[in-house]
Amino acid sequence: MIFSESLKKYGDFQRVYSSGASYANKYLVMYVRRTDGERNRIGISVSRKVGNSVVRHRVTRLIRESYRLNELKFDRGIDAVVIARPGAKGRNFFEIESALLHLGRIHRIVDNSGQKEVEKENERNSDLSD
RNA sequence: UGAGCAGGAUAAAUGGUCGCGGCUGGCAGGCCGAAAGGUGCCAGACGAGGAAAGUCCGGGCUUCACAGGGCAGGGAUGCCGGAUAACGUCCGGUGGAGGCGACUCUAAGGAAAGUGCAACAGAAAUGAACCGCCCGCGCUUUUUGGCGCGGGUAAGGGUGGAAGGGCAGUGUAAGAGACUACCGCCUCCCCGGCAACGGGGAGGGCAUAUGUAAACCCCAUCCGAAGCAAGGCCGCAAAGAAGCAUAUGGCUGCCCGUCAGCUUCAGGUAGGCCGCUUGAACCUGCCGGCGACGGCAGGUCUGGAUAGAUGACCAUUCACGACAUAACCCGGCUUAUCGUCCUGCUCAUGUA
Repeated sequence: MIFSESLKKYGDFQRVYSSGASYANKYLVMYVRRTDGERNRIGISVSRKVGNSVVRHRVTRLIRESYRLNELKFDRGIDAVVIARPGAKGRNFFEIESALLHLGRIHRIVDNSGQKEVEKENERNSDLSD
């Protein structure tokens, strides 16, 4: 990923929990704490309540992939923790992806209109065609 | 063809586009760093399971403890022989139980060392007279009957999971291993087997006298503890020790001292590295063994993450995909599991 890495330290997680804002929907909970840096750090937490090891790995990968493919839509300078809720069990990629972007829009860290993305896409296509 | 028994294999496939992990090579020996090492880009091959699970046993490895021996206590195992590093595992046998059979199941030492427990029912549950049967005496009286007392009796009835060897006969007042045949049990002897045990013979009594030892217990054998968050190395910090210097600051104007200061040592926090994957390894062939397994030769390198990699999407096909993700490593056990395929065998039926 271009400007993102995973959140690793226990203390970093605690800092996001205590000082970050949180929103939730049916499948996910997201804590966000703004930093002054240029980089984003994303932590993913899936508890045993969600399912067994296979289910938890699957959910973790879907969340990570959802962020990776939509990285450019997010603002920079963010520490975020995404927590999977038991409802996330058995959901497919597109359901998890839309849940993640939904929470991003609530936090106002995602370009909400999608217009920019379309413009970027058009620019890219026009560049390729040239 | 149908029903069944035993063993084994496999665990959707192919292509495309993004992406992750360590490894190898390259980047006129990239970049950062004194070094250890870290890190960027490119290329390449590789990257979870049969149970990776439960963490129930057995080991390796690590640290701690420990002269040697005995007893007590605790735990585990429990027919015999073998395999193995070891095992509570596996293999081959023996006895018992089940099945027409292939075959399956079996914690299978000791209940004549002691203790405990055995509801209800039943006269009585461990050293048995309730009914009945038989004998004697007395009373009664139409009676070979009835009643009472004393005694004999475990054949019969009833209760129970179990009633003091079983069953048949002789015998007897009625009965009884009292005696006899067969079976059972116990002791001794012979034969076969390494053994468990099997076969045969002789003798003995049945007051040895039910079950339970996954009840205590007895006997035999074995057992130090904790675990990779083990443990080792490096090491910004804090507290610590020694030295240096009186050039600087504070106590204090000066000297000494002391706190700052500098150097070294020690220390070990944050963090990093090692342990960490070549191993009782796997594959093929030959040899030994009924087998578990062992030996020899050749070949292979096959995850090592650390907020934790092996994924996401698209397309096509099919039987439409179960259970379930390594966390130091091996050998087992147990449990979960959609299906598909293969091998050997048994029974029944049909055909020849």
